[in-house]
Amino acid sequence: MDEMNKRLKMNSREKNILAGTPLMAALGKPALQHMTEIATVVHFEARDILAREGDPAEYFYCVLTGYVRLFRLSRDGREADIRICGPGETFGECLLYLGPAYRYHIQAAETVTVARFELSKLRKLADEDRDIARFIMQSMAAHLVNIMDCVANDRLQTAPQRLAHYLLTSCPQNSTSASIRLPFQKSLLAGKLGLAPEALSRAFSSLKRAGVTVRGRLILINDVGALRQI
Amino acid sequence: MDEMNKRLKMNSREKNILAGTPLMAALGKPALQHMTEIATVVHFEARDILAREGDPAEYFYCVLTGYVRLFRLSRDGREADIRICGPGETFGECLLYLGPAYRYHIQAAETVTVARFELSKLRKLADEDRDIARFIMQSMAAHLVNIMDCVANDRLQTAPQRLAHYLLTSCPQNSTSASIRLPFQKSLLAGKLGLAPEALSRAFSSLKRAGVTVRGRLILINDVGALRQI
DNA sequence: CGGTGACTTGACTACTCTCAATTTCGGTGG
DNA sequence: CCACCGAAATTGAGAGTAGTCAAGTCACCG
Repeated sequence: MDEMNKRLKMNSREKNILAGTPLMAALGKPALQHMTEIATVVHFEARDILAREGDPAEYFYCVLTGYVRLFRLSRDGREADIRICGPGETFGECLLYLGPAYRYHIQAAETVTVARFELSKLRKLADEDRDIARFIMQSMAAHLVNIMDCVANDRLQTAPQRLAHYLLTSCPQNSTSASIRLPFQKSLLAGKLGLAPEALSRAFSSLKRAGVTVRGRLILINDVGALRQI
Repeated sequence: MDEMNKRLKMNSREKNILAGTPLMAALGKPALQHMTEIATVVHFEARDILAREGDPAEYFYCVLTGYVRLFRLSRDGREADIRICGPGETFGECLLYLGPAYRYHIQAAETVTVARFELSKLRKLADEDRDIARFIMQSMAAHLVNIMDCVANDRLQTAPQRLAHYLLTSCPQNSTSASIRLPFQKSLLAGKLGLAPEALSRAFSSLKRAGVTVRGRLILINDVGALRQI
């Protein structure tokens, strides 16, 4: 299926998205130039598989539009999401200096465009360009602390607490009330929080008493402070 | 309490331990030399706190002997282990290019000696020495895949499965039976697996039927293959 | 307006946590 | 060498949380 997607050099809109990602923004002009030179843009439809666990690791990715799921399969076919990557987020850094294979399945959660960088080329770039090496380090470090939070939250918090925590991180700071539009399907959010979709549903309804209203993807939060108490 | 522990330059035994860690072993002589020059050896007793979540991040660590716990506290005082670090393992890499504070509590699980590296000095070393930068990248990448496994396992596996998985990783490869000596207390293993001590106990007793015998810290595994089926 | 897929709700089950009571283990001192 | 102490580990009972399955409802899109 890979071959069926157009592979293109980046157009200017895509370059802008790439340059706008928080971590790449720290790159200087020349480093950014080098990165875009080895980038290829690829398009996928919902549910397309970008790679399987165990496949030889070829690419480092940056999501341009849409959301991508990294997940693991158990022997009995259940899925566990490890990370959900949105626009501007990268994954696959850890493969640069590590094992020869992907450690997880990669799937498009919806229509997505991604920028793709051959690991071998990127490895060479990182060796030559200190800025790029530093960029990779920073994004790995960021992923590391994120996923450490994830482990701690999984182990300490109940479903409503995890949801409340997610909603709070989506709120603008210092607001007493807020309205949020979920950027993806609820089933994807459920996976991100380590829950079955039904459990997410029940978590939402248990947050009603804390002044949280749900209408489709639109979430209304009356009292941000009350949410913090959960 | 920090000030009560002797701070010493490394002796040769400690240098050997440090040089023997899998990742540092990849360092060349000069790089290793630079690392030992900025290292300080510190000693802690069981339950000593090396740092608290939120403390300004000063050091990168390498455990020389004993085990160290990285954990998070919930508001109601429950603890969740994020990682258990044994001899030769490092932690704190992610703070090199990131936030100004520790993201977790650090505690000695028993009597430990650690080598400590000031982040600012190490940052400078990494900037100057490509080998050291690469060493840091590799260990971050290794931690990243480890903790991704941890998230997936937490979400996919039951307590007996997690325990079986741990025992299997402690077995020598390709053996049909094995005897393992746990390197630390069971309560620490419980935390590592994201379980309450009681749950670990029950997991052990549920593995009896798979031919696992427990005598103190000594674990006997009759049939490694049977354990894999769990 | 109809239909498909996403979401919600309910009933039930499985798993793990908590609390409390023993038992075992490991080390210390007599 | 043995007795004893305290910490660690085990076991039991009970409660809470989330997963599964099934049925029903809602939302979005043609």
